[in-house]
Amino acid sequence: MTKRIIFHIDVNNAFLSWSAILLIQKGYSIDIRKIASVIGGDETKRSGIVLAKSPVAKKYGIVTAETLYSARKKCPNLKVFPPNYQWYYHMSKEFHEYLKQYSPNILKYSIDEAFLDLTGTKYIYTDYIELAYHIKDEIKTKFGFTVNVGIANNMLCAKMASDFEKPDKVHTLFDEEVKNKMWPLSIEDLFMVGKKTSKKLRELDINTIGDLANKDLEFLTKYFKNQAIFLKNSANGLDDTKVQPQESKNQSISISETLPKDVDRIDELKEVLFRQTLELSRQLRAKNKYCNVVAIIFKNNHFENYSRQIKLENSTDKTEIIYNTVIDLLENSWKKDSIRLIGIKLADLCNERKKQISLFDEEIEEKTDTSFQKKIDEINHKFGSNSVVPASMLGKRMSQKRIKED
DNA sequence: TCTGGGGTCCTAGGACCC
DNA sequence: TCTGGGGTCCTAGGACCC
Repeated sequence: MTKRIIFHIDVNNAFLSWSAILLIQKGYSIDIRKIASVIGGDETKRSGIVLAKSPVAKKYGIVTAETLYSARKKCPNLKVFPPNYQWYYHMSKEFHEYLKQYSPNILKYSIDEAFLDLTGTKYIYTDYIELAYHIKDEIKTKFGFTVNVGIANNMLCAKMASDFEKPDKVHTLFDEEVKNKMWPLSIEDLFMVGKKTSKKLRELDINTIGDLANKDLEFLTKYFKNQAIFLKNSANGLDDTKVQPQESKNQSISISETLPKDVDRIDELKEVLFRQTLELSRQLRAKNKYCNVVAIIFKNNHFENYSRQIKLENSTDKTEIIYNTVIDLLENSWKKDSIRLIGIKLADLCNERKKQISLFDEEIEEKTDTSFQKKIDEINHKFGSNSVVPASMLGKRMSQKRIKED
């Protein structure tokens, strides 16, 4: 059996690099990639964390997702820039579009990462390492940002390889190189080994990827159950995941927000959920999908998360049905605690409206069909607001407002 | 001036059926 | 008297990723 050839292409410090390009385009004289800088959230909106860091900031020990407060303590003259998601989506699209020319077997893995399957192209590309350098350098000259390219015989190793020395590098991690290049790395470097798993592994005196690779499966199973096989395979560089668009069954979309202040009034929570439902159901219709499951998500002021979900009898894309379900969930699950973050998730998405067949129920005529609702979406999109909402919902919303004003 | 937002996948336990 | 398991569906929560 011939070995596969997989590339993993990873944008270096994506948000920071992309912001740097935009700033330079706008005439900003400094390249923020060259100074101690981060892209950070908004502290006044209680989202003050590091989203991306420059190499200089990294040298100060600043890590992604830490608070800006703590980052500034490590580096007092740190420059903080806000994220520009619209620009990031634009750059991401350019990046992925560019890569498509090399293989139709491409997986957009995240906003700034992609896998390419180049298996069976050896008559087109005679030298894969040369090709990787070509891709890396062309992206740099064409778009102005750098990438790392990992080359391997499977997705896991390609991903591990692109994570070796950064930035602007090409690395290989072919099957026969796993022992030399991957086994010496510490266990935290293995993909899918996070904080909890690495702590458990360290307690068992498993400190490097090699330690894990050579551990007895029976021993590992005692502590990690079914996860053991996955861990041992990963440490041995074994992975047979296909580079395919993930047509997974459990697709979901969600929306959530940290509130400006902790909220313990139900009418205020409803007001937020109302806005979120309008936005998320619009997203659902834009994808031409229907949802089977509606969930509500809470984080309270003690940072405890909880959620409640319900499976609908029939899949839907209707704002009103979703909103009514969300409000039911709220009333039945909110613990009357102080809420820091609230959100909605629509899960078990499908392509067709499934209707449960009942012998007794009469067919209920839908009041508004999807095409009508989509017209409303268009109007709202055009005027950049929720100018048009279902009358019945408006009624609910107004009554909530009245309660608040009373 | 503490601690984002959007995802996927897995597990455990309860209900229910045979 | 006593006490099965297998299978499926559903929900809650956790680990991990970028």
